[in-house]
Formats: sequence, C-alpha cells, structure tokens
Amino acid sequence: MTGLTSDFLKLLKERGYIHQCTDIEALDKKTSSATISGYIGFDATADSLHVGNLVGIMMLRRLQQTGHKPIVLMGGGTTKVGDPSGKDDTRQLLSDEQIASNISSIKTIFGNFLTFGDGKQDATMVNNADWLDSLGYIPFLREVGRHFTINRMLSFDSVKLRLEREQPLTFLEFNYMIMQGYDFVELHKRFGCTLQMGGSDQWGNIVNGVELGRRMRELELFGLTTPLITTASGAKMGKTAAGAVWLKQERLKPYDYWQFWRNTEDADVGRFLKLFTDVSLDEIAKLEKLRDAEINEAKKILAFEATKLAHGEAAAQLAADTAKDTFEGGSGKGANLPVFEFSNANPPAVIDAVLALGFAASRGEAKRLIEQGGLKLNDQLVTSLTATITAKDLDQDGVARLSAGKKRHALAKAV
RNA sequence: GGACAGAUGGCCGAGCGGUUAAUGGCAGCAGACUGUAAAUCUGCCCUCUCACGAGUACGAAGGUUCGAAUCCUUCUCUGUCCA
Repeated sequence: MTGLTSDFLKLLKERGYIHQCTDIEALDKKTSSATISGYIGFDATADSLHVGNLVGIMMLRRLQQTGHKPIVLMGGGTTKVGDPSGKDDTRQLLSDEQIASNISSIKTIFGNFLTFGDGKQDATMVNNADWLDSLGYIPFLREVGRHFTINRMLSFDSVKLRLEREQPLTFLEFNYMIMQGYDFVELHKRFGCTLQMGGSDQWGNIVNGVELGRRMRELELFGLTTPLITTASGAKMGKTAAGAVWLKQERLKPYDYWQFWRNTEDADVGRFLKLFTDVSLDEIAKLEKLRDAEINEAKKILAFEATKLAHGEAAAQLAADTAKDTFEGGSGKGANLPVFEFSNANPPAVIDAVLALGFAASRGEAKRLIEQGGLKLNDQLVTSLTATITAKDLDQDGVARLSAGKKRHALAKAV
C-alpha cells in the first residue's frame, strides 16, 4: 500500500479512511490520470442521517476536493428491501410515502458537504428506486441473478451471521446484496461510475457489485471501505445522552452537536480531526500533542469545525459562544440553550420544568434527579421536590437557569 | 401437514406455584475524582405518590389455584428437524 500517487488516495490514506480496497494499485493509477466518479449509498430508514454516516459523507467530500465527481445514491429502492448486514432482526418495512419523505429530508444534509451542479466534478444525487422499481422479475433474474450463486451468497457475513445465530433471514432481505450489486452496474451505465465506497460492513455488498460488473459487462470497478469508527474505549461512535447523533438540526440542535464533539475522548481527538474536519495535517499534529487540560482547546476546534460542516459557520459560532458562556464563566445564559417558557402568573414547579425540558422522562425520574443532588436552579442545589420557580429566581430579563447534572443546562423564562 | 424447542423490563439473560417489580450483565442517569475527557468508586434505574401505599408488567386470550412469569388449553410469532 505504499507509494500512492493520486491526490485522492494519498489524502484518504493520510487521514485514515482506508480499510480495504479491491485493488488499490489499479485504483491509484486510475485516479492519478483521470477524473473518476465514485458513489456511496445511503439508506432512507430515517428522516436524517447520523454521525455513523459521516465518514462516508466525508469520503465523498474528499473525492470532490481532489477533483473527482461524487455521487450520492439514495436507497429509495433498496430501503424497500432492507439491508440485513449487521442486524439480528428483520427491519420493519417502511411505506413508500415514508421512504419518499425521508429521502427529501435527507437530501438537504449533503448541501453543506458537497457542491452540487452539472459540472464534471459537481456532485449528483440519484435514487435507485428510479431503476429498481421498474425491474421485471424474470428479466432481472436472467440477466443478473445468473451471476450469483447461492453457495457464494451464503458465505457472506451478513447472511452467515443470521444463519449461525438462528435468526430469521427472509428471502426479501436475501436479495438485498443483488440489488446493491446491480446499483453499481447501473451507475456505471449512467455516469461511468467506477468506484463504490462504504463502511467495512458493506464490504461484501460492494465486492458483489464489482464482481457483477465484471461478469455482466467486463467492467473494471473498484470498491473501497472505511474502518468502523469506534471511540478509543471501544464503544461504537455516535451515541450520546439523547440518543443517536443526528446531522439534521431538527433532530439534534447545533449546540448539542457541538457538545457531542466537545466531549470527545482525549485519545480520539487527532483521529477525529483528520476524519471529520478540513483542518490541515500540520495543524492537527500540533493539536494532538496537547496534553491534560490543554487538549480541551483541540476539542473546541474539533467541535467548531465539525459543526461548521454540518450546520454552517454561524451556527457553529453561536454554539461555541453559548458553550463558553455556560462552562467558562459568563452569564451562564447563552442564547443557544433550550428554553422553558412559563406564564408569570402561575410560577411552575421545578419538576414540571424538568419534564418539559426533557431532563427527565417521568416524574419519578425527575424526583430521583433532585434526591440525588443533580438539579440546580441558578447554581443552587434544589433540595425540595416541591420547589417552584419564583420571581426572586429570575433575573432582570425574567430568566433563570436550570441545570441537570454538570452538562445539561437550560433556561426558564417568564413570558 | 407432523415432531420438538422457544417468546421475560431499552438490549442480553436468569427464574420455572407464594419470600418475584422479577438475580446478573450491558446501556442510561446522578454523585465523588477531574479537564464539559477516559478509567475507577458509590447510588439510582416500570408508572403514580412527600410518604404509607396503589397500579400496571414476564408474546395474546382464557382456565386451574387462597395465590401463577412459573401448571393447563387455545391462538400468534420464531427456530430446528421430518414429510
């Protein structure tokens, strides 16, 4: 794997994106001499993508940065089938309307990461429902199905795991890998696309597409996967207090997104800066060297740059300002914090505010929070379960600060 | 169509007539320690109640019993094997 010459692969290698490649020398040669187009497929199972998809999005960005054409493939068709990779259970099937609305919602995410247009290196977005929906079963079986042997399909991890664990694998899902393989051939036909990228769990599916291209049309296609990104302590990346780390602000506010990155483990800072920001490698090398409390500065840069990519610079700045205000001595009442509004006429119980803000899921939980000394009103420990927010808790703007634990803060505002 | 096995709280997984709101692990929350990190330690972790207590809950519906997640019947779903 040494001696890469293409800008694209050199960049990927330096920044830690490469896990496996079907033929890296040949791909290197190709990407050094010509402009290629490469794609990644995205499921439409939710109305937003999350941090787990971010490596893929960034790879497309890198592709474009080094002069090639990225294609975003929305899995409108394949989502109807359901990818069995890495799952124990059959996914619940989504309705067509649901899928369509998910896709239109997901689309907006990419605008921040890629430049779309009609130019040679502009990004394109396509939906595989465009060709999968209208496939004829028999012709498809004859043209595509003949190139897959059951023997080989059974050997793929996604299938093997299910069988070994004695979990059901439906015929529908079994077809997923064929669909995905076919996507690659179709994208080659439409756009001359020669590269499919994805997470390491997609290796089997990707190889299938490469093979299918060779068998059907004698195409030279390439597959490239990224390693599964985990935190230094081994956990899967992308879980936070509130659940998955979504890329759409309707699902996760920019401030919380910023916080997610701010709370990165020390040992991950350098790796994440390389993967998820455009900060130069020289700069990253310096930041990585910081130790103890100083590495917090590197985390702030990571948080800012990552948030800037997902939500824009203004939102990133606002998040950074709010964090500074909240954690580094300031009014503690940054504009980006969640707000609980109440009428001045009847002061609310603190517990109700806690519930409304989502700091606790039930009254019992809210009480436990108080009992365990985890709730503060204007930095004063709340000791009574029946405490209310009164006029004297409010500042001149009619605002009080409510904190659950050390990290979750919100404002209560009289209106 | 037949035989067998299984379905338990967010997940994994014990329990197999009362002492079971249900051992344990993971995840989560809070506290301590810190640097808004990791690791570690402590507490919490179905809902309502200040509390006593009450209400739900062990795939679904019935039944046996003073009493069932635990026994019986039917059904649903899943797996394995046989046709």
